[in-house]
Amino acid sequence: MEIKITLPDGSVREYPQSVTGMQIALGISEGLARNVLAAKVNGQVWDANRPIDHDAEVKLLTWTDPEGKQTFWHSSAHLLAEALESLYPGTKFGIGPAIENGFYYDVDFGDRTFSTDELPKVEAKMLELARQKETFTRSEVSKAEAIAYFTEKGDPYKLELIEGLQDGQITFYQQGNFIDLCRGPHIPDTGFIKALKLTNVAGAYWRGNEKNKMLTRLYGITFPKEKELKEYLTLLEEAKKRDHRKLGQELELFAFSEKVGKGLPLWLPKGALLRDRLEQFLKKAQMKAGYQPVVTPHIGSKQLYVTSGHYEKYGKDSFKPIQTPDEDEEFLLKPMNCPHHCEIYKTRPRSYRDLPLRLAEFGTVYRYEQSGELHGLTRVRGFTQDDAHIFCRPEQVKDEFKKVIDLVLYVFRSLGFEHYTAQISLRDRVDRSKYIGSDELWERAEREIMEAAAEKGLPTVIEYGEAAFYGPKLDFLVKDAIGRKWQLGTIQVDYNLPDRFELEYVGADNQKHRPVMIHRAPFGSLERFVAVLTEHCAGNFPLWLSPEQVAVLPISEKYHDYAQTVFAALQEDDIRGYLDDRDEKIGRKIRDAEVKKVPYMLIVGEKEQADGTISVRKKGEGDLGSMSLADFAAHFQQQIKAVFEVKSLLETEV
RNA sequence: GCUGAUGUAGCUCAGGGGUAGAGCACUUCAUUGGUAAUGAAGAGGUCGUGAGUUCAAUUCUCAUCAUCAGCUCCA
Repeated sequence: MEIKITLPDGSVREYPQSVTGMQIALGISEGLARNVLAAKVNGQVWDANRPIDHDAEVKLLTWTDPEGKQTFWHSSAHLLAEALESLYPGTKFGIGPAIENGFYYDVDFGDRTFSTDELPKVEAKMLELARQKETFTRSEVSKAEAIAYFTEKGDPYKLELIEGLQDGQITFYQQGNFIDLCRGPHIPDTGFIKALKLTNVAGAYWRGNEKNKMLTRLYGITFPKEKELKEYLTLLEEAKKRDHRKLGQELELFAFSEKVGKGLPLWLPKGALLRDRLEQFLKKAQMKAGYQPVVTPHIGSKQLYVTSGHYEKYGKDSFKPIQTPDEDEEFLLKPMNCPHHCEIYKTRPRSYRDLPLRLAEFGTVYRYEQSGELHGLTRVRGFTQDDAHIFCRPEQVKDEFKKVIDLVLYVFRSLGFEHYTAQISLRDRVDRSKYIGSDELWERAEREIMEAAAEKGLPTVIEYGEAAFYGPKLDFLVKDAIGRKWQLGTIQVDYNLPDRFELEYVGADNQKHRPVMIHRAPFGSLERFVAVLTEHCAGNFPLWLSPEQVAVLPISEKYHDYAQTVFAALQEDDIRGYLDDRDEKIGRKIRDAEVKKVPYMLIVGEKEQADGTISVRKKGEGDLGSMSLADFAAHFQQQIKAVFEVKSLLETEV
């Protein structure tokens, strides 16, 4: 019986009985066969060597396909395990998946500790094994066989994994002497792996549970070509230079002090200026969108948080209550603004005509984050939320939600965040114990968020278990320089706090009704937003933050007039800087003290005056040669384009 | 909080049981027609903090604090 294989271009090939992805590739070209890592068979990724015995749509996967990379890295994890087993017999293995960039394997070395110094040895062993071009062989085994194998091998983690698997769906993969429990798929043989780097060693709890044993996690990345590894490592180095903690120090945006306390940022003058501009920008936008500013104190009585439910949920892991001379009195540093805003809502009876009521506050809050969680400005213990709470009627929720989506997207677009993930964060599918409120209200809120996002045409991903304890969220995540994701903007629908605070409004029917609350923060927090913004704008901040951008230097007094002409012309292009008068003491002062900090130095003399150009030197890059003023202006604007965009947006009317 | 690593000048880092080192940055002076340079001089450190071992600790041991990577967490 012949089988028909349909390729992505629509062409159909016929084969007798069965065929593997690799054989199909060979039939197309040898070059393709050398690069084929796996095959997508009717949407499922298969080993390139696994026979296909039925009609199917097949796509051959190579390094350029995301699934190809994932297969490649997953196989690399097996290679790592093989190397570890060979170097450290008795090692027990957890899981070893591919990740966004590379792979890891969780292993248990028993009593010995593994140090980073040993990584080169493991890398060498991996390369040695890779060169042997060991084939990945798939075999289907029964549950009993699988248990027998790992019982004899003495690998408790694998046994635990097998427990959760169905008999008849268990497969082993073997390369060389190493056999692993694995669903697959894998690349044809280890020879495809030409370049590798073990990047990191860290601890990780078995199955991600804090109560389980901590295993050693080895991270690595592999490539089919040496050159790609080099490029990747260079990219990583470059990214590290954009780390906001490094730039924040260099640009004097913020600092930390052991004496003040960890996780408590000190904003330096330049950082405070940047923060202030962002605040003004958003305040204008919010004013237009019908928000009303409010201000509330930094502390609130403990009872406030008992009412909101926050005390029960977070009380024991928070900053301890503040005592007063009155023994029965306790205050908490506010960890969020919502309860205060609820009390503002309650200051007078509300009519349905008052709603939606949008109360906004740049509220500084304090949360006792676990010490290991603190991270530059992205995770701190004291931070300012660009918070607001919208109190509205149930039928207004979706509309208000959509308006907030517009605002968040406006902010992101204005500040140049083109790449973000919009994530709908819902309740855990199983464990509902960590949430307050009725299923009915939760389902309603979850549905409204999904509908609002869909109606806005916003592409979203859904994550279960990521909701706040009082309601589902729509979060906007942006990556930092090295690819870690951070939640910036957030919009949350909440039916629960209005209940707890017994918020009411009088409807058109003259009856009392309960409003719905929308919590929202487009930046998330000023701290985290500045951090991510810094990493995105990278080296451009100093230009933006200090107006001194170029220095114009005449070679001698004779060319001073021309230098002055150049200087004036540049200023018309909004390029500011210094004109160095080299024949006066003050000129030297400027050059010595200030010019060194300026990124561009423009030198004018006889030649330049003659052909109307300037000689340009750029700090760190050296001589850029001679160019016309117009060319320089274009180059300059290009270089600091992002900065100008941010700047003009923050300065223009919203 | 957990596992592992790190902490020496403003910054980046070297060193190592017995006067504390470099580069960049900083201060002063000189020099500068292709130039953010050059020359000279100078200032700057209880070697994160505390205890222990020792004749002697920045170095070894322990504790503690902070930072970094990852895990867990994130109202």
